[in-house]
This record gives sequence, C-alpha cells and structure tokens, in this order.
Amino acid sequence: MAVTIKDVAKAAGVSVASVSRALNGRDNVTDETRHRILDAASKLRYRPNDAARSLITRRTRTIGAVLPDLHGEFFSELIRGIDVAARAQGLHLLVSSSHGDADEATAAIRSMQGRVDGLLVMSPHVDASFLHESLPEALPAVLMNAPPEPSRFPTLNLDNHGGAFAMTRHLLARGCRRIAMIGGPAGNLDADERRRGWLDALAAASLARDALLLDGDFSEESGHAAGLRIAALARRPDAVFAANDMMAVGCLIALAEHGVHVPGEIALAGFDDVPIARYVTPQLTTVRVRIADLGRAAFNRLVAELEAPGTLPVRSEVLPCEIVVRASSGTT
Amino acid sequence: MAVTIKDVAKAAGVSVASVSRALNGRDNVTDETRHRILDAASKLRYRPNDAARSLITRRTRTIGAVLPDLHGEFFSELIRGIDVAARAQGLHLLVSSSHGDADEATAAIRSMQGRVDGLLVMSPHVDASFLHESLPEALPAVLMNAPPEPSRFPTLNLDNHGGAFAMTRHLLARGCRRIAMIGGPAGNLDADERRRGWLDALAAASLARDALLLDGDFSEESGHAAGLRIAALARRPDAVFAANDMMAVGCLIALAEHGVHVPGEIALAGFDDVPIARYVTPQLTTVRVRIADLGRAAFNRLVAELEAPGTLPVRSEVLPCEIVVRASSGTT
DNA sequence: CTGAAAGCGCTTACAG
DNA sequence: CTGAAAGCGCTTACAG
Repeated sequence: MAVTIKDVAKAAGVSVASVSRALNGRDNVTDETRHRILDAASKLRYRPNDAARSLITRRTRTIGAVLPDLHGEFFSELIRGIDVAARAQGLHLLVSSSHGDADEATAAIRSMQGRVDGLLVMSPHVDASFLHESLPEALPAVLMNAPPEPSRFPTLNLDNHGGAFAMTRHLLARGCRRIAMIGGPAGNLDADERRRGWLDALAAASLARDALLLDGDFSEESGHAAGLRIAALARRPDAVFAANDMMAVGCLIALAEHGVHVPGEIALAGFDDVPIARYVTPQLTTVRVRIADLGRAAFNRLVAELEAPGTLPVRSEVLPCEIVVRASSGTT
Repeated sequence: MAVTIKDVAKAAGVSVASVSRALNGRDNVTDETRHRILDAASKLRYRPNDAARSLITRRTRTIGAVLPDLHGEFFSELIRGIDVAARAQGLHLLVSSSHGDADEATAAIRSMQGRVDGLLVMSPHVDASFLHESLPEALPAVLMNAPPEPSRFPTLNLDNHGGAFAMTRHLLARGCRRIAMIGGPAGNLDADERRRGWLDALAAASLARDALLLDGDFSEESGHAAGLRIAALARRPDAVFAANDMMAVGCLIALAEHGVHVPGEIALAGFDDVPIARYVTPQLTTVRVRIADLGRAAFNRLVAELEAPGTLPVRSEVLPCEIVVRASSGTT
C-alpha cells in the first residue's frame, strides 16, 4: 500500500542500500546517484517508516515528558518550553500526566519505555525514591523539581530557597516584622524549600522565634481559609507570604471580604508569577520563576546525555528566581 | 542486551509464536502454557518492543495533537482533556504546536505521519484548505475549530455564534442599546462567528444599523487600545462585548485608567471564561466554553474512526456554550 | 561507490 | 493447541 524504500530503489534503478545511504546523507554515494534517488523519492512522496527505522537504529527521535499535571499556567508554560526546544532539534514530544500519584507516574514511565529515547520527569515529592526503581537503568532521564540528593539522574530545580529568602528580605526591608507564611502541601519539595527560605531570612533578622506558619496546599481555597484565620487573629501579622500565587490570591480575597487593607494593614506576596498575579487588585508582589527556561534547560541536558551517553557528570543545577515587587507589598 | 520475545520463549520452553499469543491474550493457548509464559515474562521483566510491534501491526497506539500553540489556559485545558481521554484508552499522546503558521502546521503533520494512528488538528483559520493537502489520505483526523464546510474530516466546533448571540441578548435584556464589539483577528473563524452572533442579535433587535466594531487580535494589548478609543468617544457605547476575555480585560483596564465605571457607565463582557475573568474587578461576565470537553469529544470521535474506519458519517458537531453573568454586566 | 544479505523483534497465516 | 517460517521496512557490515 504505502510506498517503501523498495519502491524508491526500483524507481531509481539502485539497491535499497543505496537509497538508505542517500536519504541518510551518507557520503559514500555519487552525486549523480543521490540525485536520482532523491528525485525518485520525492516523486513517489516517499516517507521512511519510523517503526522500521527505530527497530534497527534503536532510536525513536522522541522524548517523553512525565509531569504531575498538564493543566494550568505552570505546566502549560513548561510544555511550551520543552516543545520549542524539541522542535529545534527535530525531536518529538510525548506527554503524560501522573496526577501527582506515584503509581500513575510509574505507569506513565513504563508505558513510555521503548517509545522514547529519554525522559523528562517532574516529581516535586520528597519521596521520589520510587523514581529510581521505576526508571529503567538504560533510559536517560532528567529530573525536574526533584530531590537533588541521592540521584543517579541529573536534576534541575528552581531556586525556591533563594527566591523565598529574597522575598522575605524584601518584606523586612519594607518594614514588616511579623511575616507569616502560608505553606504548601506536606511532602512537596518546592513548598519545603520556600518555607525554609522564609524561615532562614527571618532567623537572619532574629525574627524566627514566633514565626507564624499557616497550613495550605497550593490551592486558592486553602489560601482563602488561611486568610480568614488571619483576619480573625487578635494580633495580625504585618505581612503574609504565600508559598504560591494562587494561595496569595485566595488570601487576598479573604482579607478583602473582612475589610483588611492590603498592603496598608498587611503586605502580601506570592510565588510563581502566574498571569493572574497582575490582574488582582492590588497587583501581587511575587517571585518570578522562568518556567519555560526550566523546561528548555532540562531538555538540553537530556539531549546532551543522548548525544554523549555517560560522559557528563550527574549533577544538580539550580535556576535562579527573581522577585517582582508590585502594589500588594507597596508602601501605601 | 534487552530481553526479547526469544528469551521469554526459551525460558518458558515454548516457541515465540506462543509467547506472542499468550501475551496478546489470544485464546488459543492452554492456561497452563499461558501461565508458564506470563511467569517467565515477568521474571525476565520482559517489555515488548513497540517499534517491532508497530512495524508489523501498523499501529502505533499513539495519537497526535497539532495545535496552534501549547501555551495559555485554553490549550492547557484542551491538552488536559485529550490526555485524560487518551489515558483511559491506553493511547499515547504526541503534541506539537504550529504557532498558527500554515507551513509549521504542515511540517508538524508531516513529521507525525507514521508515528501516530490518528491526528487531532486545531486550525482556527478561515483558509484551512491547506489541511486537506497536508493531511495524508490514509490518516484518520478530526478537526477542531475549523471550517466545517468542505471537509473530508469530522469537525468539532464551539458554538461561537450561539454563545455570542446569547451574550448580546443578555446585554440587551439588561437595557443596553449601543453594544460595541471588539473583534478578533482577521481570518480567525472563532472571531468571525462571534462577530456574526453579536450582529445577528443586534439585527433581531433592529439595532444593527450603527453597530460599532473595533479592531482587535485577541491580545490584551489590543483590548486595551480599543478601551482607550472607547473612553475617548464623544458618544460612548453603553456596553462592550469583547470577542475574548483577554481583550475584555485589557479594555477594562483602559476604561479604569480613564475613570469610566464598569458596569455603571459601560457594561462589559468577554468570551472564553479564562480563570482571570473571575479575578479582575469587577468580575467579568463572559461566555463559558468547556474546552476540556472539546478535547475529549474530538478524541472520542477519532477513536471511533480508528475502531471502525470509514463507517461513521463525516459530519460537523457543535459544542454548546453558556453565558456566565458576573459583576461587569451587573445592574449596579 | 554499490549491492546482496543478514538481522532488528515482533505477529500471523499455515501446517500439523 | 503449538511451532516453523515468512515478512513488516528499514540499516549496516561485508564483499566486490
């Protein structure tokens, strides 16, 4: 049915070996032969069969991305970053979500095995040890937002600690002294690091003793709940640093509902710089993370591994964050 | 190196044919043999080679999604919808963006050929005729947001016209008489249909004569520019209907900058119901489109085609929209 | 430089 | 029910 390498060979009056060589740009073909072959191929609209090629080359020219979710600004931006980099290399992108579940992540990894040359895995869980069991020894992989410690894989992380530290310093510089944090979900590395950054900055200012930490899970609702608790406090903090933007937004809404003025009575900051941060009133001070860069950097690290297997040091890289000061921590 | 079907056959003391049969759940294998084979396979951690399997079955168990972009709430939600449906069917998802460019879309389609069993293509351009040239005859495909007219492919569209019509009626019911529209990019089908819905509703109320249409391109900036023009108008409209939410948001900001009160002086509505719509002040009235449903419906249509090639009628379906009334068109 | 042949790892008629 | 064999469409030593 479909046109194969044999048809091209016949049409060009050469062997399939020559067709293969010509099409793959080998130099051991005469220009004249190559020309005749290319001609025949294009005339027949020949497309090499990828499965056959993969079977023999053991390459799929595809990389897989296993992410906790595919939804929301964060992942959307991450996928975009990976896609752009992949296109530039002529590689295909297979995506799958694990819904933050270790079993689903394992299943996704298993099902991608054999279909990809390498894997990009995001797993922001403290206990990511299952990754080392799930990931086949032979499959190159790069981890994102994963514990850098005991890894056979290169790991890329955002500088959560540095970003949170810098943001807390900003709030201190603005004059805040009682800086509460709304934390992220238990067992989430990003959340842990952000909390640590906040606490370290407070400690450096000798303000860590009565630091107020409120529970949260990265959802807007949990931020709203935390905001309600804060509004009800006899002695309120003078600043609230939420471990992500959506919680900051929820908190902002709760405070507004209770007539607590931001930033007049309480300064507010988030983390991520999602688009919504610029649209709430007042606009939200936050930590910007260049998510697409994270995707691109992880992809490039993986490609490097693919091109020179086992030659690069397995190390952990950290991508910087920057604080973005807006009205919610302004001096109004 | 890797363990193949031969190794399993050897370990189980049977032929590779039997292994293949047992693993593929054929019934012409004794329970005892099957058991022995499954045992050996799991003991050896056997994983069938997908390339070899594809080569002979001519199935990849993968579907491709070619979208204008992978970025932003809309596409993120769409990919999520497709991914969830694909997982349920045990199919893999290959993604690629075309950046709204016909050549890139063609390239993406070409490069996916042979790697996927079917294609989901979104191409909201009036001139989508290139699709019919790019898409191989033999490759099942479902189009989204594409002209339903002269298509050999099933097509799924949002009810842009119905949504815009309903929204305009809502604004009329609220008492607005001079309802301007900020239009979308030229040649974009969704934008065209929304404009048509607006105009038809005005015509039905005999208000189409001096209908004011302002240029826009779906970007927030273009909405802002339109807002500035509106603010400067001697005789302002009493309502503005933006062809998407981001333009409505841009317009809202421009009006606020010029002290024009929404909804007091001008009611405002958008289209899409992106998350930001709920966070601006006042919250934005808009048309909700269930994007994940669009992805899921398109996927299911494709799967139906894959399972029973050529038996389903090639028709165009339209997914309903609903209007969501919020403060920006409230009676304040 | 070119071709004949082997082989990648599967599946599936075809015999038995 | 089971196995030997052919074949899917490529690539790559190996000869010449």
